[in-house]
Amino acid sequence: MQDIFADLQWRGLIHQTTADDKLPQWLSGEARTVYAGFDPTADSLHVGSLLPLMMLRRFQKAGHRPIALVGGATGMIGDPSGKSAERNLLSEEQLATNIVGIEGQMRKLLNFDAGKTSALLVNNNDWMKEFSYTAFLRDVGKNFPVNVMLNKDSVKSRLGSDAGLSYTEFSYMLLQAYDFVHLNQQYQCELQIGGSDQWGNVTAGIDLGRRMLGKQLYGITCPLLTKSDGAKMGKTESGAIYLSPDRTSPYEFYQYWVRVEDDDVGMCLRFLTELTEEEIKSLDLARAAEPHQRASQKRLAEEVTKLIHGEAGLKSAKQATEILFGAEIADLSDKELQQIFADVPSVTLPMARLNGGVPIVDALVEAGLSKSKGEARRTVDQGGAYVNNQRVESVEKTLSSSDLASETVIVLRSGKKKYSLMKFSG
RNA sequence: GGGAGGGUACCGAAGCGGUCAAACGGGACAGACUGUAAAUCUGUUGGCUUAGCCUUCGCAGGUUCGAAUCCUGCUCCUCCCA
Repeated sequence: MQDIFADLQWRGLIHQTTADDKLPQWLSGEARTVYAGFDPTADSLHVGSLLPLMMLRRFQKAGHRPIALVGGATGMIGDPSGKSAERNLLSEEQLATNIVGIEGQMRKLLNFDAGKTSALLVNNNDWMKEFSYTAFLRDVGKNFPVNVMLNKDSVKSRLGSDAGLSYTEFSYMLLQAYDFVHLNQQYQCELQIGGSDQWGNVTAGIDLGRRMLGKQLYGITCPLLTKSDGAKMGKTESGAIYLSPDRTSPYEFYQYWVRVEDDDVGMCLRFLTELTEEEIKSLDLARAAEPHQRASQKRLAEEVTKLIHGEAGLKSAKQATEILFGAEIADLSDKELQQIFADVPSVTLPMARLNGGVPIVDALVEAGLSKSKGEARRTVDQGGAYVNNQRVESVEKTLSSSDLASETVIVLRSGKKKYSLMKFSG
């Protein structure tokens, strides 16, 4: 049994606990069962969910049993914590597909075949759907003093706002609290972990456990994954970074981590990787001494990509990175290019167009790199357009067969990081 | 129901008869510097067949040689009173 508490502590993963003095010993005594809840708002988890998921993984590796709870029931209601407005409700069908997608991702991080410490995946809708409303009010609702609920931050802030709070969202807390009780009865689960915004819900579950079962349950919250400027990690201008390769390709995923700011990368290494304290500290030193080497970012990207997309995903992401950020692209085969640029958007034009010569301005627009010809012209004028990683010098340039990087493909680029493939066929 | 103000480009916000494709700020894009970081600096930011042309200032009409600017109707929003 490893000392999970100390591990979490040096990583900075403990924000609050319900029993600071007891937990370290309690966790080192014997194998415990611990759970964390996940919201099935999309068919893929995003970077924000990575942190609690990694927490479960750490617990499992330390010899405890993790339960990942998918909120099929609570997802229908919507958690008011940290939300400024009432949420849109998800349909049952949507929830069902979302849960399937999320399950697959959890299997990559948690071991579901590890004997006593095998991970479990449960859906709270499985026990909530059989619960009658009156029975729920009698057995669970009875234990919730409304004056206590009104004192929760998540409720207070909403009551003060114009948006108000519906009875439905107000009841969210009861459902989540009951989850904990149910998991305790069913699986002897005694510890809930969650983000710091879940504190209110976690403690509600613990209170309910004491009232209904007379048992002592525990809770740990971890910090939220936010950047030094307060923004959430995992959000880009073009949307969230997802764990599903269909939504966010391994290359994009890898690139996101490579581009993490210096100020945030130390935290990411601690929160999201399983590197040891020594390794991380030496990376901290390296970063201070020779920041331009960006060893921390590279290591972070490698570790996290490997975890989510496996060795193969990491390999292709790194390969693409090497080529894309390297020198001129030439003398490659279609096959190689296809592989390297698997993630990059592409367009296909008839070969006849190429023989006639494609003006660079048109090419940029058709490849989706510029919104209009005017914008394309500007990009070229400003020196921001590249063909096969070689800067385009003039707006007059036309693409011809001599610009092909392989048999049928030309690699276009706008600015530093935006790529597109132009394929010619026929 | 009464009164007041307002809808301008991605967002905020000037302009109130011609010199308006429309100030300024933010954002975004590109460049320089760098380290695929941050900060900073520079340029660009309606479209096109680009010395020019076309379409834009809530919508529809009108006045005028000429309208984002004036008039009429409609519509939406904000505030104040009931």
